[in-house]
Amino acid sequence: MGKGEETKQAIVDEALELVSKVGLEKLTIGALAGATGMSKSGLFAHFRSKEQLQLQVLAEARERFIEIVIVPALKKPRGEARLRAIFESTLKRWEDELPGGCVFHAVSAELDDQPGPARDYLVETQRALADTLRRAAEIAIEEGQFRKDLDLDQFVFEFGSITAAYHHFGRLLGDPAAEQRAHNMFEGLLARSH
Amino acid sequence: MGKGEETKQAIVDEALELVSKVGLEKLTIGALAGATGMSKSGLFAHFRSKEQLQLQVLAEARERFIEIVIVPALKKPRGEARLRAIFESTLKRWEDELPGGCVFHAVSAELDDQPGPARDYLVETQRALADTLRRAAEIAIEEGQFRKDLDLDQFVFEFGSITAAYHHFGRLLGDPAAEQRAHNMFEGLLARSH
DNA sequence: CTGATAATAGTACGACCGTTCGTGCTGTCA
DNA sequence: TGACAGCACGAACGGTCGTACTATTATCAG
Repeated sequence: MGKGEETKQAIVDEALELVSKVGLEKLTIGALAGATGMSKSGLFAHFRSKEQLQLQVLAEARERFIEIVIVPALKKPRGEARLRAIFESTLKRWEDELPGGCVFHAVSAELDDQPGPARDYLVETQRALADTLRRAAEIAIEEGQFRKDLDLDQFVFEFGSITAAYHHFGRLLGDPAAEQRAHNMFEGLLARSH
Repeated sequence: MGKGEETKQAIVDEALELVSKVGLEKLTIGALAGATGMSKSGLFAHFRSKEQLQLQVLAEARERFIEIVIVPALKKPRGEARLRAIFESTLKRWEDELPGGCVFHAVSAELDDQPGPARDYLVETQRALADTLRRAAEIAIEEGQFRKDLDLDQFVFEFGSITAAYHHFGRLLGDPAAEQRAHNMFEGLLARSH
């Protein structure tokens, strides 16, 4: 990796941290330059547009999520154990990876009514995650752990609702019991899927 | 209502619509002036600061939520019927009230890591809503509709998770089945509370 | 070591930000 | 009629935004 790529990676890392704290809109070239100790123009040259920078940040977040949550889960046994691994590491490792918590939840509200490449990329990422969950649940059916008539899409919806609520209650309202609540809810979801 | 109050109300109405679409950060004095056909300075004079404008918008949202969701529900019988009324009108009436959907979900992500009066007010509003839900569920226990050992805080958490997921899946991912999923989930929550 | 090239800095730009100020309407009341 | 308050206006402020150009410095193959 040449010097340029190295610097670019460092910028994106810093940017991701900023985004998780202040959101995509307030990720500013000037602020990012200050945080990295670079000049605005020197930093800007790596991306050529703010939109490109935003996309790179989202791509980095996606990569990290796969690395932190998905890859370790794939080493677990197929089915329920894998689902449980995804859930647990999403809550514990992924939400703590960045200072502002799950970056996808942080940006999804500000992109949901603002068409463009950034929104498209986020939606595609979320859909891919939903597919992964769906497939994992399907496997759990094949393995005989989940009942055969389980509604897979409903399962994915309810799974997603838990992490959304965890982010909302834990981060905005500061409820220290949010993690326990989310855990309870997930166990209930699993029990109903048997 | 004097001319001033009338104009101010019209501005706040317009601002609320803007916020639900673009978020609190992008609610700009200039854009709002354009949308209302006023000059920046004339509009600004009504609030004296942007922070005040934001607070007025949040207050308006809170008032409308009470008017649209809470007040009608209070006319329903105590307990489960009331909870059902709150849920149904939150989904159908409240989410459709503004073009960008539930304004609380729209702004909570951008305020959760940004201390200040706006965040404080939002948190207080959400806590008040949570208390209302908690109380309604408590009544359902007293009425013998819910089981006596129901965990009230867990109930509120799960209730909130449904609307959060509805907003997320329906608005960002554009899932047309989100309403049905949310409905299913709510019925499940009620069934488990009996 | 040198010359090409990549990486960064410097400077400037037009647009828009929140905010202030002075001014001119318009209607009320003495 | 004259004084006055309420309301809205245009102009302008200092700042920051994203972005474009140009100059300087660092890197690295030959």
